[in-house]
Amino acid sequence: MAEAHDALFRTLADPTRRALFERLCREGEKTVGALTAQAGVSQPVVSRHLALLKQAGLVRDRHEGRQTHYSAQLDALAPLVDWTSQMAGFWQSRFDRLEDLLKRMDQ
Amino acid sequence: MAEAHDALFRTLADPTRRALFERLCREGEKTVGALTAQAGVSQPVVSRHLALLKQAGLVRDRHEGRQTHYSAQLDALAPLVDWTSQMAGFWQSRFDRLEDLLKRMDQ
DNA sequence: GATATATAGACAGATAAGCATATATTTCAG
DNA sequence: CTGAAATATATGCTTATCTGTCTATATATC
Repeated sequence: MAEAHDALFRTLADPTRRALFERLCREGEKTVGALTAQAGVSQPVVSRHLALLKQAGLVRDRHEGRQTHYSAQLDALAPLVDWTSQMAGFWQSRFDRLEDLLKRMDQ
Repeated sequence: MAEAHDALFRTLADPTRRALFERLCREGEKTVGALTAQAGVSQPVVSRHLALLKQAGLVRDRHEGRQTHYSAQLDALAPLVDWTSQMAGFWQSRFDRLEDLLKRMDQ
C-alpha cells in the first residue's frame, strides 16, 4: 500500500513527466508526436516518460494505426487523495481529542 | 506555482521522509530523539530530512529547552489537494463537453 | 560537563535524467 | 512489394541529484 504512494509521488516528482500528465489532463488524448512537439525533449525520452506514467497507472494508451494515443487515467490519483485525506484525518482526530480534553478541563 | 508542486512531490517522494511526516500526522508532535529512535537512520539524517520537510512547509518546529519538537503542518498539503482537484476538474470539464457533444448529436 | 539538536565535510552508492544513436515493429502509402 | 512514418525500446555515455554513512563541531540547555 505504501508502494502505491511511493510510485505515485516518485512518478509525479519529475517536472517533465508531470508536465506530460498535466497536458493529458488539460487537453485530453494526445499522440506521442503531438506530445513530443512541445515537450522540449526528444521522442525517446517522451516515450520513456510515458512508459513510466503508464507503469504507475497514470496514463492509458490506445493504438490507432501507426500512432499511439495517450490519455490521463484519473483513477490513479485516488491513492493520492486517500493518503492526503488520511493525513488530514489523523490531524482532525487528534484535534477532536484535544477538543475533548479541553472540554473536560473546562468542567 | 509549479514550483510549489515540485517541492511537495519531490519532498514526499522519499519513503524515509514521508514516513517521518506520516508519523507526525498520526502521532502528533515528536522530538527529534523520539523520531530518530524508530526511523532506522541516524540522527543527522533525521535532522536533514526534517529540515527538508520544514523547507517544504510540511512541518513546523518548536524549541523547548534543549529539545526540538516537530509537528505536521497540514496546510502545506493544500497545493497538493488543489493540483489533484484541478486535474480532476480538467477531466470533468472535458467529460462535460463530450456529454454536450453527444447530446447535440442525439438531436 | 553531559544532552539534544543542527549542521557541515568527505565519501560511496544508487538512481535518474538527459543525449545520441540504432533498431525493431507496425502501419500506411505509392 | 517497397519505402516512409510513428512509436517503442535498447545501448552507451555523461551528469546531476539524493541518500546514506561517519565524523566532527557548534550551540544551547540543563
